[in-house]
Amino acid sequence: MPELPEVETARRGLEPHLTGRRVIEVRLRRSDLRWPIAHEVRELLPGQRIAAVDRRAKYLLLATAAGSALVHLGMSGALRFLDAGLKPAMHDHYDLLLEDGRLLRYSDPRRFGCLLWQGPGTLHPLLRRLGPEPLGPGFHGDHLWQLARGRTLAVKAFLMDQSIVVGVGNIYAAEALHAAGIDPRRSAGRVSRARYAMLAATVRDILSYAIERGGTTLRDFINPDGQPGYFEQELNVYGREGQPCRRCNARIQCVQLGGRSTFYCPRCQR
DNA sequence: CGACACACCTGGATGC
DNA sequence: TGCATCCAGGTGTGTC
Repeated sequence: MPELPEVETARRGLEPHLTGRRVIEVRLRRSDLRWPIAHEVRELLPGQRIAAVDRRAKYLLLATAAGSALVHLGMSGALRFLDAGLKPAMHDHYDLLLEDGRLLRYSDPRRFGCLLWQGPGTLHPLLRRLGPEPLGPGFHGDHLWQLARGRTLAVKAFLMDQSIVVGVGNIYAAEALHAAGIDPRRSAGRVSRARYAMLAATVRDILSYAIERGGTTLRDFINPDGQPGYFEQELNVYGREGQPCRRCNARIQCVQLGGRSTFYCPRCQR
């Protein structure tokens, strides 16, 4: 469910409440998320002070002296701050109790998320093959263009490959390609260097703006303070099949690409 | 290595 | 109202 703007929104919501706070207890109700919850979370996290709340790609990292808890929200995961003592509901899989009497509660109906552990000075295997952050200095048009040489897969699938660039999921890939005027079905290797420069810029701009707006709430995304995001009001193609393109008035189309619904404008995306 | 299908899981919307 | 079907923001794994 969450792409980079939603995870970053979650991070910003967590940061002021978690930084410098001690975790006094970890309560696990069910451990069978995408992978079993790492035993270190139960064994090492209690008693630790959270030094920082970081994000890498779509992972949140709660950093402590003993290591970092690594949280992925999957498709339907959400973290919320609640008063300790509030009864958990069916899909509330774990709580971190904090020294200030509140708790951080993780809810995830589909259980595609995970809670893993990264030892001090190590890099978790899941973080090893990730591409650059789209809002960082290592991401630019020539990076995309270089990696796309000879690739035949659709440029949209290429853009969603987390080893190319992280954080771009199904919504923002469609939006960025529309803003750049690129047909999502075009082979990655057949997009020009100049158009990759445009695409890198639209990815950066759209992700930044979506973060400003608090992310996109389609169904159930909420930030840790319980607020929804407002970017869905700005979507130009995602979920708009049959509606007029805001730029050229042609009807937005939907096709399947790499197994994902892909929205685009057949007139202004080439 | 690259491309692709499939898997994981639940709930909500839709259609009959 | 009930039930079947399809779809959903992610991503690792297996196969060719």
